[in-house]
Amino acid sequence: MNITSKDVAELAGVHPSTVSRVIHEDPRISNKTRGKVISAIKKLGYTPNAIARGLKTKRTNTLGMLIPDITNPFFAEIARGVEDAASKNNFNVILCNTDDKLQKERIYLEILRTKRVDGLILGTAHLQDKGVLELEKRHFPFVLISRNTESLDKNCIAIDDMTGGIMATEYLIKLGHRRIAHITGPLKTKSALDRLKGYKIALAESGIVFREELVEEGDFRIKGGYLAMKKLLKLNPPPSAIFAANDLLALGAMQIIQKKGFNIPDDFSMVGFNDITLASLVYPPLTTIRQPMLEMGNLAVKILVNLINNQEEIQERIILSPKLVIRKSCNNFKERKNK
Amino acid sequence: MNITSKDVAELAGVHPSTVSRVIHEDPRISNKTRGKVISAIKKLGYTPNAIARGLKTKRTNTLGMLIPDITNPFFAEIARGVEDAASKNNFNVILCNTDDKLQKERIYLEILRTKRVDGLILGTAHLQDKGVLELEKRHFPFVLISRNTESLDKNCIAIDDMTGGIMATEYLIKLGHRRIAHITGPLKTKSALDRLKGYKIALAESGIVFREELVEEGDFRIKGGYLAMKKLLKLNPPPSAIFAANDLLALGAMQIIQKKGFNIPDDFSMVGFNDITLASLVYPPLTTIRQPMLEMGNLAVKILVNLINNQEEIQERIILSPKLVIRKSCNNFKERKNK
DNA sequence: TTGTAGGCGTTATCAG
DNA sequence: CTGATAACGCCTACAA
Repeated sequence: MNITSKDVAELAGVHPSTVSRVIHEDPRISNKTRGKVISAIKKLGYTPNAIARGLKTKRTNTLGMLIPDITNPFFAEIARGVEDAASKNNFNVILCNTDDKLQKERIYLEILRTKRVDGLILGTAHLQDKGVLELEKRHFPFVLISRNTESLDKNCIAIDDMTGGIMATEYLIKLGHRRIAHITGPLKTKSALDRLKGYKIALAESGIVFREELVEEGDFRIKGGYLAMKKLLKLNPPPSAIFAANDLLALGAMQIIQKKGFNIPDDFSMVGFNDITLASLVYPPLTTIRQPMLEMGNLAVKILVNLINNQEEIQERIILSPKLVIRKSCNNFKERKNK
Repeated sequence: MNITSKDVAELAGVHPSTVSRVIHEDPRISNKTRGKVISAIKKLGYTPNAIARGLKTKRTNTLGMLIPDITNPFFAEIARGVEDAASKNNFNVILCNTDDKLQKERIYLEILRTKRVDGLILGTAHLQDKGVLELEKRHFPFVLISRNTESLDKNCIAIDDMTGGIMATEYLIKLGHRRIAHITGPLKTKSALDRLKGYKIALAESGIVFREELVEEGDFRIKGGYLAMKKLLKLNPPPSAIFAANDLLALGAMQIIQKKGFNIPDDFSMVGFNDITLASLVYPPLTTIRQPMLEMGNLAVKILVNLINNQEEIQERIILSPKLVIRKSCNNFKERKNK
């Protein structure tokens, strides 16, 4: 049987409500009773029951976090940022891997609602889903992270994907590349769309005509980068540089490039996006567009906690700036010799 | 205001306990009332309150998971395995990053106890701590993952670290290496100690004398591998091969080796441990000892759920077998030319 | 400064 | 097959 505040009260010779007051550091309690209660608590090894408390206070101090996959270093870093900030604010985080599957998202959302989490961090795909839209209707506190959409543009924290796309492409153009390919993310996501938009804008600004054949849709994963690059390698002539919509795609692309015996950056220049830890560790270290993942996680929680505490809706929309991190995966354009 | 079973009952013209029965699919309920209740639930958008339920049933269907750092791919994969299995068994997982800090572990343990999680997955360091020992005394369900210790050897799931250490070292010996260095993990962890033991055994079995100078303690992180290798490079002669106690250490070591202009595997052969996804993506792809992380997470939850459901203590201790994954980071030993 | 009482939303048990 | 009742453990007016 578990020890309750009643047991403590009995041992201390006071009323349970007094125990509650001691725990909540009610200043009115006399030092004498406080002492009695505290020693009783220690003697019994009493731990307050947050469930009972939550029933009364309607607060669980728990957040739900929906992300596609914690195994993806991008989301792992965000998750770390989220958990750190949550912890500092006295919240715990329930981890949910959705694999971007609508079905999973719905189920988790339902469970988390049942468990009465105080708020939600959403880094998952199907934001248009009625499940999410309903959250909004109910004024349930939630923050979108790195998955802002046109329709749901409040309480979101994201990076300026378009500018990031421009930066990556411009950098390659400055190195003299003209035949620049782009491996996109899934085009149902806004990030992927915006990075593609940036790519097009940068080309246009330099008077380079956009070519459909140089764009391949990927999946934000290594496999997709590999497959996309495989197709790009068959073009005649192939591109001299590639802007991949995230680092994993870039890694996949690099894999097949190296497997086919080509050299990076001599034969192909490569730019990624995100700057996951991995990016600096592969060979050659990957030039990429940096998103501050940890910080994004932190900020998301900050906004969310605010939302939870102050009922009024402060609709924040934070767009962070991307940064170009130059490493070793790009070179100046050189005319390709016949191989 | 939130909708309760009482509201549903009212609309359906039944008693709240009937609503509860419908939700729990009590077979005795008539189709007619079931229909009424279900439509009332839908009309009101009722979601049962798991907090209230938990108060009554003393079950939260929530697990706590303590790991050092979700940003570490090794633990990210374990976490994924844990969450998947938990989800399948109707449990949610609260993520806790401890950074292997005693203080953090204690705080989390305390909070999770307060929140009345049904069980705990512990992948964190200070298992000897009184907080953990108390769990045992209270017969609180928990499973140790990848952090078994001498004293706490029950309900743990781990890999055979010693055999892994032997395999790694033997492989290098078979390639002709004799001057083999070992970068260990933190020697307060059993894994690190066991891998070191394996290293020594393999050397002894081949009649190679163990040399203190060839062993450097690391921290299971990239930085530590880098620093340890830096020292090893100063030896005269330096080792021709390195067995690193985990992949991150190996990556750190590879970094400085390549930075100094040496080649892997020509100048140094390298074996890691774990086989994180990264291992196959770096250059050169890392030969390593594979632990089945996802599977370990799955198994841990399986044991834990069992422990939670069947009060009797079935003290399982699962030791999985490591596998050598050969990639491109090792070569046959060659006499080193003067550089 | 402390005790009393009622209720948070469920569910288990007993009736009927 | 369904209703009534009490209880889970805590918190918070209100009373004293």
